Amino acid sequence: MKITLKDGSVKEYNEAKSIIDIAKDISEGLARVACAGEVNGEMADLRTVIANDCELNIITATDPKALYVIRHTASHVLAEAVKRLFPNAKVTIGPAIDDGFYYDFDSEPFSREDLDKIEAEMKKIIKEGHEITRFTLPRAEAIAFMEEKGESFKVELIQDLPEDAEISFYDQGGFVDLCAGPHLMSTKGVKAFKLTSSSMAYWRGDSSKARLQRIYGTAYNKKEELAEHLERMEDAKRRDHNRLGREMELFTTVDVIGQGLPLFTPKGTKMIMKLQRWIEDLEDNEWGYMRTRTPLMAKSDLYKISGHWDHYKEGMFVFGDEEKDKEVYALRPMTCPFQYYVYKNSQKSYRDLPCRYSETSTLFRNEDSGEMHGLTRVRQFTISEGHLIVRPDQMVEEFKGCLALAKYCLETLGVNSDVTYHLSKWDPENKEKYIGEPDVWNQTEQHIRDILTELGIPFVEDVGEAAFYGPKVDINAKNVYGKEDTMITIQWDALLAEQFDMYYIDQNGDKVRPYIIHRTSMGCYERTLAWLIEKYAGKFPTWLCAEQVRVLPISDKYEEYAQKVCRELKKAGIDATVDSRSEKIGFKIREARLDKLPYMLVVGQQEEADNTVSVRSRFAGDEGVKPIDSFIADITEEIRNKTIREEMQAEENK
RNA sequence: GCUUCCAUAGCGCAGUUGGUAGCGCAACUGAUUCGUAAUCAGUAGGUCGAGGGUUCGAGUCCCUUUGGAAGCUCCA
Repeated sequence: MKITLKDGSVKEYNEAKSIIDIAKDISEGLARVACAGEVNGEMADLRTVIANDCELNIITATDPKALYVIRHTASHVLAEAVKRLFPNAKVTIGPAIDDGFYYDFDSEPFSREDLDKIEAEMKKIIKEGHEITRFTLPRAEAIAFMEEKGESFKVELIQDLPEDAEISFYDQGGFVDLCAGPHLMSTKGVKAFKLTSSSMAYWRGDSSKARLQRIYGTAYNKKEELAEHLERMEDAKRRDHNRLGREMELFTTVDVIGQGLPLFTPKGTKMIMKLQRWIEDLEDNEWGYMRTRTPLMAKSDLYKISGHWDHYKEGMFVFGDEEKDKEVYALRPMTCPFQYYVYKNSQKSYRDLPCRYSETSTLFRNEDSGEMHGLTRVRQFTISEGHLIVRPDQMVEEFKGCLALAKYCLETLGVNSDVTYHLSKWDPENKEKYIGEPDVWNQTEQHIRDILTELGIPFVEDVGEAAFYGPKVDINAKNVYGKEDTMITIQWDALLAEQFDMYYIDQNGDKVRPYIIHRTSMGCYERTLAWLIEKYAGKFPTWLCAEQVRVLPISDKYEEYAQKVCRELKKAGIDATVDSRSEKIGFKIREARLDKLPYMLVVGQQEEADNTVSVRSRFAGDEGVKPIDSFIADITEEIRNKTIREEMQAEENK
């Protein structure tokens, strides 16, 4: 057989050979650093025996793909350590994940001290340097083997595999675990790891099943890489909006007001208002939207028509008791039906469509108490909501427009490169969660697929993520810890117009059902602000800053001039203040820097005499002396264009 | 909702085996009037998240409860 290696060279063998033996044949050194193989592009265990011609890439420890194998092996070492220290714990599953690995155990909860002990035991196991070997058993024998060991979760896993499957196990010095692999050749290969946390997880992610204890860890090829990773996590903590946003006094929460109900301070409010005014003007003046203003609550009847009462009642704040009260009201969890009735207010001609309605809409959702997080998961939020009532023939064009608007908003905020686009589809296996016919679902999904492809937007498809009335495009972003949240959603709805008996009159004088697009341009303001805090670590583009300029008089003598400068800035629509405390200039600059202000204007004798300001910015440090008018012209331009200036390096946290 | 961890002055923290409540920064007052990241001195501030229990005595031990963090599930 012929083995084609990565560099194009070809090795020929007369008999089948394992990847590790091929590596040894190439060089002993290569065999020592080999972690896995890639056979015709597929990850494979080093022990995999190759019998046919193929392309083989031997993955060494420095290859990023090797991390997956190192971490997977680390999770087995973790399992062995736990079994040694807690013999009653049962093992379940332990995969490698994006930035580490975890292993779920059926056990008593682990404390941090437990984790430290487990970590020490793992180091011991690694030092012992057990060779890792692989063997397989027929299904029935595999079940018996795991039953004998009392590993009931493993038994369940094997039972789900096909009857004729050969079940693979890995043995590291006597500790045997059911596993598909791949793994390193020895526990010695795990050189740098750390257990980071423990938490609860459900068996197979199902809250009705057993509660397991999950231990998270991370592993790298080198100690330095691990240290870098831990440093990145520290940096993430510093950027965390829930911490930084409170520290910068953008928002706060109060126990007696309630969970998931943040209060915005004047500073945070100013930022949100800047976003809101931008979006409203943009939609109304440039994208043809009409603004609506509709009630924050309605009778339950409304939600019964929309289907939300059946599909979403648990998530709503409802007043009154359906049994006792004549009328039950609920705070709105969405804006859809309200805007439909705006549409229905008058009879529409095909010439009136599309009707693009938009509203800065406050919504209420009764999240479970454990779901709340900072500004990203709250019980009351305000969204740049909108519904487009369109003719079926306009649907594709309008859907494209919504995507283009969302993309424009993301680009303006400088975050478009940080998002992923998802086509969220229904789940044909779970029909009762959705309304409408399978054909309609498949067709609309194909339309959206075509639109995304045509716009050249890369996307992934997610089954079972659709709204109950239609498929959608979700635009997701990761937070500092790598967890994804939906920022923007654009939904295709060919069904709800029927429920609300919405129609327009076509050219022939007939009533026709319109289609509806549910969409947001910039998502909800709370979540967007959270995202911006983390993206910019609090150092926002000038146009978004609540305080854009601070005038710093050298001493009390120049306060009057400072006030005059400040008045002129404010007259030009710039958010400016004066720091008139009797402090040294160095101290004032320090504080302005810690407040992450974009511009500081130092004024003293010289500036007052010349009617100038001495400009110091977050972006370039000392920018020199400028006439007041020219500074105002420059910053006005920067604000108008929503320029994102590059930050100055270093000088942090002195 | 579930599991673990956490809660001490505005913020960040210390507080030994149970024995008088502490530090840094911020705040306030006074002095200082200063040229690009911290001027000096002084003052005030706490039912130790809340409720109950054990004890001669609880910030510390036990129970209940509220809030926060991470994770699971769910979602914008």
